[in-house]
Amino acid sequence: MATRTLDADATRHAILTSAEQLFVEKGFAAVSISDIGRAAGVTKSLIHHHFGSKEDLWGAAKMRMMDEYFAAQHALLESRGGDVDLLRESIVAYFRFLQQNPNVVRLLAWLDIAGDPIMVEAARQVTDLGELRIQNGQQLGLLRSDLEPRMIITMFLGVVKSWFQSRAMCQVINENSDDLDERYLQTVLKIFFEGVLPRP
Amino acid sequence: MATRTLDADATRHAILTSAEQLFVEKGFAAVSISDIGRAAGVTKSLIHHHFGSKEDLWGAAKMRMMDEYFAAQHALLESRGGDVDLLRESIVAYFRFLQQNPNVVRLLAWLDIAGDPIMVEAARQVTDLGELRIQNGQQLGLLRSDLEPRMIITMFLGVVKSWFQSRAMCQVINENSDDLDERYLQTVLKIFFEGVLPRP
DNA sequence: TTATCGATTGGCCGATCGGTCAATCTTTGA
DNA sequence: TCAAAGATTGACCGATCGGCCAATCGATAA
Repeated sequence: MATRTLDADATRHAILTSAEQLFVEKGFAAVSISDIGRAAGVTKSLIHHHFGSKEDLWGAAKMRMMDEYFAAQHALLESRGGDVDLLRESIVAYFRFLQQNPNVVRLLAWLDIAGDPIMVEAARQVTDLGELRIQNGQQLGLLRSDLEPRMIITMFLGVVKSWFQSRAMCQVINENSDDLDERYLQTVLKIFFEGVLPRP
Repeated sequence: MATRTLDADATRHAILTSAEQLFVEKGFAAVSISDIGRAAGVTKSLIHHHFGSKEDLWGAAKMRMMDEYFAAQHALLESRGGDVDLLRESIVAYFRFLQQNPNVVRLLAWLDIAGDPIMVEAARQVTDLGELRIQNGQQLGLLRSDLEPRMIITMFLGVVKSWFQSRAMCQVINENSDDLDERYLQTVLKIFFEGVLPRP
């Protein structure tokens, strides 16, 4: 029988959700346990009871967001093949994922700025797999062979991530058009695959 | 005659320098006035005396770093011409500037994450000027005409900025080679100008 | 029914926060 | 020479921080 007034799992879930939102919005140092308790509707003592210290709570919140992130990325790279279309689809899929998960975008920004190595291991797996795919495409003559696969991946990840991390500012500069995301994505795809120079 | 034991300008300079370093390193919320005072060798009362509130000090520190940033960027774009070489040289120059000014890299990250519009006006000037240059190159047939100049600039800025903001993590993944900067820059230049596809 | 265990609360702790204020010290101009 | 102005200090303020603890509350098994 489900408990009515006391539900530890629901409480933990509420705390984690509020912690996630506040941490990615304002950063670890700018959020207090009281803030999170107020947002979740619980006492700060209860937060310590369920999650321990503030750092532990931040770690738990990061874990939950990263699980979501890597589940999406793993499903993305599970599609087989190593041709050009896969590379293009990977970029688009990564773009869509960050577009629909602004909290992930901000989490990545906080991890970068803090030098947090929490997702290095998992990122290495993705990088290694992508490297194999690109090498395959290079051997088939579908991709230039004078480019380092890891650098291609780094550039493609950075070009997508940086867009969403500074999009708010770009929107101001570009007078707040509503289709900036699509125009940026199309520009990136064109440049990434064909360059800015006219084809001879 | 120069003052010996009391030098307000030198004190302000020392406070600003310590504030800059700590703020870009740990972020505004994670640094206290006492921390800055300890690093600068002064009392926190003296900091309030010279700079007012903590937000005022952060604003002054941002201003001093941004002046440096825009002086460099202005000098960069002052070189005349609108051809392909200028675009390439602009990318390299921006890359070198961020490479030699890690504090600026971190400042840009904090501004992005806080949505701080402090440099929007100045950034717009740079963007507008670059847009004219690229349009010129397009009319001369030196650059593809089916790309939006502003989006080209945004992508080029993001691809450089994101590298230095996540370079520490990339170094771990790539086993800490010492020439990663150069290898990334060369990859970016190749891809940016010629794309990842083999030229027909 | 009752004993037990986890969930939850409010109160409390020492430390530190940003900020203020009066007093002291140093420099400088009349 | 001396008073005014500015630089600098240490003490102090209320608020809030992360964290701890005893007591209460609710659900459940014996």
